[in-house]
Amino acid sequence: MLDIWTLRVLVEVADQGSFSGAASKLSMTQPAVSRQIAGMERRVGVSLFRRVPRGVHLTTAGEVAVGQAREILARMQALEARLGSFTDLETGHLRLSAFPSANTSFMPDAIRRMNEAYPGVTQSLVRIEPGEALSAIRDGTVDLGLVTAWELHPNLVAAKYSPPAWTIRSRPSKAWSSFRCWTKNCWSVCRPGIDSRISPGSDCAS
Amino acid sequence: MLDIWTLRVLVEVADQGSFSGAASKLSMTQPAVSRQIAGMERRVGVSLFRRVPRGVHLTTAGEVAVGQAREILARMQALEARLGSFTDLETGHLRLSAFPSANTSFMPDAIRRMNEAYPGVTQSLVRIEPGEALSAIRDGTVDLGLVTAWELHPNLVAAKYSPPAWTIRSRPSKAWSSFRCWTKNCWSVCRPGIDSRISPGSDCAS
DNA sequence: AACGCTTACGTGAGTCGTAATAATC
DNA sequence: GATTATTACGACTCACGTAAGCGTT
Repeated sequence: MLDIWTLRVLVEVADQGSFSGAASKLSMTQPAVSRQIAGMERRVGVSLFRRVPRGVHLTTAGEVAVGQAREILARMQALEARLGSFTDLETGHLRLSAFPSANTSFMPDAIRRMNEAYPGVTQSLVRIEPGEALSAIRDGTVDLGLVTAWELHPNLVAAKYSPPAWTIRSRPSKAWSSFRCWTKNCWSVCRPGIDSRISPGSDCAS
Repeated sequence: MLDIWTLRVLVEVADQGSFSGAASKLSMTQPAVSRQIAGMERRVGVSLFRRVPRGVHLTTAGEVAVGQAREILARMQALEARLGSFTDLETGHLRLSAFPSANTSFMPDAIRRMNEAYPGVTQSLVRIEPGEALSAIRDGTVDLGLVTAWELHPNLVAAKYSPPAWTIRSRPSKAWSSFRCWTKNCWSVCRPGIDSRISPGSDCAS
């Protein structure tokens, strides 16, 4: 059985036309993409890309694979969205945390928008020591936190310099289910079940 | 992004109605299945199964998930089959190996059927030391080998006692792309690209 | 020299199996 | 007591990032 993440890498390489471009988009390194594609080609026994001087080109088998991969990825996203709709935000309490400067900039507006969207949900702003936000989410101390890009992943700091910079990395770790870009340096990380119901405001780059 | 293997476990649990039953079918242990489902429930934030005394029952969210998972799995299988058709067995050479008793029982008939199906492909029977078959396939020394169940995976020995015993385990390791049951104790393991083009004869249980 | 893909190697995350525990019939 | 799900723990596999190598423009 092939892997979903492998398909994600496959279509990104096809879209970008090069391994390095796809790596940048996916917040990975070139060698990682190279290995992913090489591994998939070895498993299916067919060459999917023809390596050309300026990047890669799809082979006939690659065209077929990319087409089917797009459908599978779309269905997987639909499944996740459908399951996400089962978690009700009708009532309950949400524990938020943010780093100091975000507490005075993004947080007030985000809380205001949340109150409008989900009137039944109360929030509390939890104070978290710097560098402890991710572990607090993993441990269940808070439900959603705003963290700096470097705190989320060192690689994002490097990735942000090459446009398009603030794409959502599609392969979250087991510890958090999803994260989302507010600005180049400010990302939101959610506990499973919350996901992307709290979106950045219009004043954030997207 | 959810994992394909997780979906495979999900539908198997739904079909069997219990974690232990699914574990047996998938050649896994009970705790492994339990962790897989628990992890998926944590990621999507919804409970997929209701634990009842005699096993588990699907929740409403679980019903939706299983339905979509079936479609995704079917499309993934279709993709692999489609890509497999690109590897031509029109010409070439196939290096086979088997353990001693299989050399005199299954192999002669299998080679005869291969000659009929793929007249352009020549074969050679490679002598492999006992216990070296899997590593030989991984290293590329041979293309297809018949191995004993215990050699393939210790767990299969335990699994074979509970019918239906000889189902194809759907989660091959990175080293080999697929394997297939000929009898309870005899399995074929293929190098990537060959896959299941060489099928067991009618004299084998299936 | 610059750009892009590949390979080698050490490291960290994730999953498995075994064993022990709890709960239900 | 038998069956089933969960938790703890050690071991192993896999994928990543860093660094070095190779070919093309």
